[in-house]
Amino acid sequence: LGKVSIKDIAKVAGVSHSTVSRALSGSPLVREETRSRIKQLAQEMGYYPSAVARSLVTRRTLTIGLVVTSVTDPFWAEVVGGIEGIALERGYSVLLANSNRERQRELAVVQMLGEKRVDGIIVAASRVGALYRPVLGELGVPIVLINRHSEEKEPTMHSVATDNVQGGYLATRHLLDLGHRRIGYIADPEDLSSNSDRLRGYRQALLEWDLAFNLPPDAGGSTLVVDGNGQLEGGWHAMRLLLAASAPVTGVFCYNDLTAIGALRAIREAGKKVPEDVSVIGYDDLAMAAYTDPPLTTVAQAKREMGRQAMEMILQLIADTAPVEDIVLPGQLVIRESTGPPPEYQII
Amino acid sequence: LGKVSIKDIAKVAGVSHSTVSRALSGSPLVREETRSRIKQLAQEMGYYPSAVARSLVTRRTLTIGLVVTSVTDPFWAEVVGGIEGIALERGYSVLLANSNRERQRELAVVQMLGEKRVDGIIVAASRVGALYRPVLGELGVPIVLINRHSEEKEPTMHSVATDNVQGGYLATRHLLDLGHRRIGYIADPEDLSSNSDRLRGYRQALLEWDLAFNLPPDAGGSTLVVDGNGQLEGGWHAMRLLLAASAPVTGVFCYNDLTAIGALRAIREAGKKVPEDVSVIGYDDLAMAAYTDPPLTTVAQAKREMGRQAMEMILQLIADTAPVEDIVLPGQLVIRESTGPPPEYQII
DNA sequence: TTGTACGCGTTATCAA
DNA sequence: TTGATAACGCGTACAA
Repeated sequence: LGKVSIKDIAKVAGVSHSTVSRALSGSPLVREETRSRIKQLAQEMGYYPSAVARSLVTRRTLTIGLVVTSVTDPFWAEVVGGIEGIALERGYSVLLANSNRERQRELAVVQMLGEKRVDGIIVAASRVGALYRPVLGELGVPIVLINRHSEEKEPTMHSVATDNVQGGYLATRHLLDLGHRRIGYIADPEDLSSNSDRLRGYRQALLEWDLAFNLPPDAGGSTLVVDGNGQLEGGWHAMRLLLAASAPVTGVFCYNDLTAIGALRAIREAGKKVPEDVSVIGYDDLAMAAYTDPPLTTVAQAKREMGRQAMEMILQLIADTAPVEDIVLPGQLVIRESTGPPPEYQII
Repeated sequence: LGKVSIKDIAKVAGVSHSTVSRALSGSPLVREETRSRIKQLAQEMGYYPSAVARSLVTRRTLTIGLVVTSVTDPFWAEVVGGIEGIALERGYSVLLANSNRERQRELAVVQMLGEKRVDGIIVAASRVGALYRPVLGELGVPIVLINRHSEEKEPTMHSVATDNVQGGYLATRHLLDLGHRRIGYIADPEDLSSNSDRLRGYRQALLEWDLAFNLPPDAGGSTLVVDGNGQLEGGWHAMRLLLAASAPVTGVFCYNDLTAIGALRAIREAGKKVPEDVSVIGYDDLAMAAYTDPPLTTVAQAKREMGRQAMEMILQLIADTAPVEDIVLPGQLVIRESTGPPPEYQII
């Protein structure tokens, strides 16, 4: 591996190494005959050009850094798939950098990406540490955030996202339209922006109907918004709390599908039925959502598409020919069977 | 970014660039005072060492290539998580390479990893193309295969796997012990080795009980082994076929949990109950397995652990101090509620 | 303890 | 159409 360089080829071919370089990179400044002879030779000698040497002089690595909090989350896995697809297609490689939600690691990760001289960075992470952001900015490479607004507008930061406010509104509105009036929300406190946006959409919908949310118990209400963790267990646990309330909800909007699936289990274990006793709606439209019992109503996000767009955007940013606009994709309500009218509306 | 090099620092500090190099890499051959002065300066000037320049001379990139067919599969996502964890911990980066099951891409991917001069390659893919393997070998870097035996023993190829034969046996044996005699297997034809190993374990268990499998219809039997695709839809579709048989199975062993979850849906849609009418057992023990209805009995694989071990193994191989042994982890039966005695054994 | 000089494998800029 | 020669940013023998 890498034991043979263009100089070696040059020696054998009886030409200078620059001629070899030109021949191999398809420059028109080589006689056709020498070109083919050299290419042939390169083949035989098992030559692999060294991207690292090339990068040193071209100052481009054709590599982008991909920061993700967890590939394990099916939502992000799908996004990563989209990114990777376009990357390979365009001759780019993807350097994976898992920050694992640990502050300490975030710095190490940015440091690493900087040293590796990536041409751009995509941050596919629900949470972008506060101290993290300035460091990212100083790297001076284009950055695309997925599903996060870059609140403070920095020149190198751009974003691809779905409209989480609209999505949250859509979900809640769906439950309201079915007749629900006590609607809960299971949040993901880990996730700053997409969670708060969905929550905002939820509130917005409730306000349209003059409904209160999250009244403190001493004000006669009970808690409607409960924290999960964006994963199965969190949804399960939060739903148990919701079910234990004195006046339980009839409908629940969950931060994401994993949370919703956790909630489904809690409801099942409490001996209640979905959607007869309580309606559940998720977010993401994972493949799994069509396979739960009952199939999950949810707000679909174009996961792969977001990944693709983010990668295309990074390439645009790197090319730096035209200004690029942030992208906001709409969410879409997918009605399956986990939502229905509340008990009091049902014909008995 | 990268606008400042050690030469720049050297100029400002009034020393040679080699002194700067030494100071920054913590060589003892520098006076304490100059070292700290240089470090200070580097900090202020926003210096980031260039990994690409360094790699050119050290001939190591501290990067490993990770070939995966689909990050989207939760099983592999988990494995990747394990790999990434150890990698970061040991100062290594991971270059992602999705072959997407397309033969054409596999070559492009290997080519890319070669040019990027990765120090090693981990193949976390169910299918390793035949023509793929020799190319990988020629790269001359250590290679670790996950969940695949390297049939033809090549010097640079090693593997970390679970014992799929044992796992398949465990699953089938569990159903047999419960009293099942007509047991189906939903396969994954995409996946050569792990699928055929699990199938072998299945057959082995059946043979112990003198049971036939997959009798051709004209021989009086019906099909017990049906192809899925390792994903939800495949399991669903295959289960429908199984249910439509004249003498349907009472128990099904599925290639993996996704397949099993697909099967659960098909059974539910057919108006049958799990496990009263038919028992279902999966493979992998995904987080999701505890959240299905009913919770899924399955054969657990130490997913993250496999990833970690593979990464450790690659590091050992790179260090090349001691010979390394292939690793085979045992599968473990996790009994939940999707398996029970067959209908004829049940108290009515 | 520090500096000089060279090499890592390419691309790029001149001349020839 | 080709060949010297100089970068690119860093590590490291060797000399001082």
